[in-house]
Amino acid sequence: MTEEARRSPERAKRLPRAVREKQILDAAVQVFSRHGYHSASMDEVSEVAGVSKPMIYSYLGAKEDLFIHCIRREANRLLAAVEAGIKPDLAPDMQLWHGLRSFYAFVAEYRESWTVLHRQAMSVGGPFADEVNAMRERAIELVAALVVSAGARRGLAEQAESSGEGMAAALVGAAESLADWWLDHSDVPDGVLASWLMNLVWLGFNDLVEGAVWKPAE
Amino acid sequence: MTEEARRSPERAKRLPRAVREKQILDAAVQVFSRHGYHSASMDEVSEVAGVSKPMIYSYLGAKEDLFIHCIRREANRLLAAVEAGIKPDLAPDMQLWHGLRSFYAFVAEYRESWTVLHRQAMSVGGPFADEVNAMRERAIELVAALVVSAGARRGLAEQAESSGEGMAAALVGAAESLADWWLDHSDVPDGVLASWLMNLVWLGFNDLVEGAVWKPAE
DNA sequence: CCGTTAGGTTACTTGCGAGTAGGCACCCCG
DNA sequence: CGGGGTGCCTACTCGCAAGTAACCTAACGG
Repeated sequence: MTEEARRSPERAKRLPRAVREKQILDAAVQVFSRHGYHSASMDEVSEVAGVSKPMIYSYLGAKEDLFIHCIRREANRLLAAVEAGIKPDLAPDMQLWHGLRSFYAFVAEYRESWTVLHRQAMSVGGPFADEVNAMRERAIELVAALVVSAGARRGLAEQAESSGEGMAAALVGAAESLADWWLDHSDVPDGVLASWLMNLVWLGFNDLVEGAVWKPAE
Repeated sequence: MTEEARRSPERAKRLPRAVREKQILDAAVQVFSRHGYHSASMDEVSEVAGVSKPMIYSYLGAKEDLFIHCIRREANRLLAAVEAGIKPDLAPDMQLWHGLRSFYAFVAEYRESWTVLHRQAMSVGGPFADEVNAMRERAIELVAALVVSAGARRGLAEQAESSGEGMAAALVGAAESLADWWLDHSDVPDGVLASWLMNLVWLGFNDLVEGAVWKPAE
């Protein structure tokens, strides 16, 4: 009996397709992030989206398609956020610093996006993992380019290139895993994570135990 | 009609329970590592194990129990391997070095164990992730102790402790992710991975671009 | 004011896979 | 030579969730 909800119990209002698609994707990300691909049910997605199941099939296709859509959208968001944070004319360490800050800011704000990308998509083989790996490769390249250019600047191009990709992978992995660790230790503020990593990968333990500390240039 | 396989088409030979349990666990690790928890079917496990489904239920319980058994066995194997590689009376960097080598050696030899632990168990919430996290915590503590003790040795106990766990998490994460990356770039020999990481976390980019290189003492 | 289409739904079919009931066969021990 | 226990299997039940058929209705153009 309130004023609204007067016709049939609850039939969704008519909305343009683009809006519904967004709602559905949002719901899907949420559900997939909670249960993972296989345990997530289309029924739950439809419920959370506030829309009935056939709409999903009609707009975004089968479960697989839906999941791919999620991954792609979130991966692009994430990379866009990181790239937007980087100022290409700064010194290498400052670039890295800004990239990391953007990354953790993103994870903090879009926790579910991150969960879907990192925890869920990886565990389902096939096309999904490929999709995520493509994103990671882009991230690794970003970092590798940074390493190599920093090395080249001082005449170490060759050596930097040979191990550059591997190190970049390790660094990206460290960042990812720290983000993951963070999900279970949320009391640490997000700026701190980035500086831990900077201290770790820029200075290294050897310098750290000597009392050295990395800080962003003013 | 060869000599064997003479009675009914193919009925498994009678074997003691302990042996069958091992076979089943081996098969389960293999299947879970390929498909992940949810997609793996008990039928496939039973087929790979060369044993029929009810045996699994009777020996190792339901699917969940089976998976837990796998995780626990593999986690213990892994940690045992790493701990066995560490010589506690060496310098911190050498301890780390040996630990990393053991770790990558393990991953190389028991690829499927690693996949189950890292890629699969994490993505299924609840009791499984807890199990794996318990293992990771042990690993992190191992490393954190190393960091802290290295710091304490030079009077930096306080600072090392505050960030020690986070850094250890990052380092463990870097090692894990590099292992993961390795699964898709298997052409790199395993010793190299460990030295990349040593260079990264012990020296840091700042030293590396100056041309510094970390090498194991003699 | 009527047809057509795009937004939306209910209620079904279907297949797959977890888990089980009930029974056969081998071997040891008396 | 029996029993009985332990290893092992065939052949089912049954529930859940993916995907679909068939239908309803608001709105807009002519």
